[in-house]
Amino acid sequence: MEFRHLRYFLAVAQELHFGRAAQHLQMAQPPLSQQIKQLEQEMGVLLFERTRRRVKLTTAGRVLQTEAKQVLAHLEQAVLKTQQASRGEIGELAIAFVSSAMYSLLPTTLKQFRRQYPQVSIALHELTTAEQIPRLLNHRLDIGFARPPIHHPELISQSVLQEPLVAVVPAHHTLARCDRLSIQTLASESFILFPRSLGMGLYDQIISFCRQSGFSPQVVQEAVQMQTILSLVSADIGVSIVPRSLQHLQRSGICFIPFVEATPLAEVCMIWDRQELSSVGQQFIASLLSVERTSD
Amino acid sequence: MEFRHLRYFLAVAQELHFGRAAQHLQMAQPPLSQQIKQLEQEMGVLLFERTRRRVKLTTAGRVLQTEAKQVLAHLEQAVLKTQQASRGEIGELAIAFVSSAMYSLLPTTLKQFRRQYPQVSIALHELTTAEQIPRLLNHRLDIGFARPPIHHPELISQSVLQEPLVAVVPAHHTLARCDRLSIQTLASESFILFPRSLGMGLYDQIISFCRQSGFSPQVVQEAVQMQTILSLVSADIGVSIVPRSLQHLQRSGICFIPFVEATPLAEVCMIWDRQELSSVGQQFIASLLSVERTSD
DNA sequence: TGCTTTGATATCTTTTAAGTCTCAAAAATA
DNA sequence: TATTTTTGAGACTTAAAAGATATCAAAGCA
Repeated sequence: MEFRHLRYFLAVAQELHFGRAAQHLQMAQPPLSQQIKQLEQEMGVLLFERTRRRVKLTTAGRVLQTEAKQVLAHLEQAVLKTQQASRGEIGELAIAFVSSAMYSLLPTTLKQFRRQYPQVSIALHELTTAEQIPRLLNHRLDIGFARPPIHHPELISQSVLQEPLVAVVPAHHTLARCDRLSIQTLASESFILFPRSLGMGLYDQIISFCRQSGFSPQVVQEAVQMQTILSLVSADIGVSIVPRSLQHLQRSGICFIPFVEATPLAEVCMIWDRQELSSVGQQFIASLLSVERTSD
Repeated sequence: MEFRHLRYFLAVAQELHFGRAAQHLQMAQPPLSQQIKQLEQEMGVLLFERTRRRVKLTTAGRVLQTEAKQVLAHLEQAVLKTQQASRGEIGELAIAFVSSAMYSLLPTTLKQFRRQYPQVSIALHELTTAEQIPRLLNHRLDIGFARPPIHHPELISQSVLQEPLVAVVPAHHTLARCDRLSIQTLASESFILFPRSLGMGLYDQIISFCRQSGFSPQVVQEAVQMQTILSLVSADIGVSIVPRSLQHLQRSGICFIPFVEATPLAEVCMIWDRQELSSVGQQFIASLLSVERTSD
């Protein structure tokens, strides 16, 4: 049995007239009669009661009429869904980000993408750069947002955000009132930083920024999450240097202060598998790139 | 697009190998490749990613795989349902009965039919013989149970129950203690009967039964429903003569007493349209006829 | 490098769906 | 009652397209 049979059957069932049904189907009447007969034979069911003058649906025919309509509608839906999937309009997307990357670009992008593709369900994971790489290769992640350096032949990475570094000091620190300050001012302060193993790129940028001004920061405390670093600063444990977008986190007890000097630029890269990106993923990237122009 | 395309697609999607899929489908590999390509073209969607060495489903392909399975299952269900309907295993049945017919044969038949064809939904209507006829001709009823005489060229009627008449008297009536009584005993009693218009056959049988013993019953009250007649008897308004099966109604305050004489037999006929009976209806009749042998 | 595997291409064959002509029966009309 | 019209089915032909065979090109493997 083929879809054709159902389409033909429905036409005849609606018209109750082989000639007119054939016209609707843009075909001649005899082949239509044949196909219907073939359908009846294959199902082993009489679908029409043909008096030589009039065509009538049997009970079974009436059942098939409603069922066949449903099946054809179901098929149409299936095709539509597949086409949507191929255009990346439905599906799942697994996205990961390092904790410091989620405070500027990502929220805007997600909001726009959600509006544009409401049928795509997004799973967000907060993961370090080192955790993201194997998952991207595994295809357990579609797209990652991480800090460079990322060098892997199978992965493409594209810088999506460069931002200056700013100082974070406790709110009642003497420097807290400055509008801007020099890096040298921090030479004798206690520093809170993340472990180097967690993000060599950014870590080294911060250290070398200090070195340029002739001092090595004295790290009194390490913390994995940016959130934790800020908490420790607000608890007066020390000061820190962080990417500027962290100030989107409205935290009390701390002040973000830009530097007088030009700072190294902290970068966030979007990373994905060179050959394995789903169409949903491609749509996401397109969506992000369109946001990027309009954001800081 | 035809079912063929979906079947072929599913085979390839499962095997991820055109050659093996073709083997499973009992066909050569090249036409399979062609059909898949045709499907992709028609849908405008790439379903497989073919590196020259390996076949892989695309995201859209994965969507179509689950959808196509569902559609094919749906089709199979549709065919099954249609076949069941043609065998009369599913469907609707509209059955009517006169009030006096539902106390012996019908309950048993319904119970058995329900067990045998649980997917047939039965609509029961309590209607007089006169009400049943036009509805049977209209096809708003499939089968009726009524009292003869029924003479209509388009309807077939078959007697399904003959039963003797019995007397009904109030429980504290002097006759209530008799095991059996003669019709003559009732000559001077007040009678409760249904209007002649409602059932000439049975009415005339009762009247002529009395006449045979030389009296005309004195009807003091008429009632349409058998139920009502029994209520009036129990309220001491009078006595009545009813088909024996009425005693299946366990009513307090009344006694059913058989007659010494041979009584006319009250008949119930099953009636249906000569040419319009659905297969469900045919199954019902078959079911009833098989019960009839084993019932009183 | 040769050998095997694998999907695609080109070409031919077979199947079958669709078209044409026609008929037979039933209903409508004269 | 005879005649015309309507309607689905049958016989036969045509055209499309599904499928088979042989072959190829690329990729992986020994």
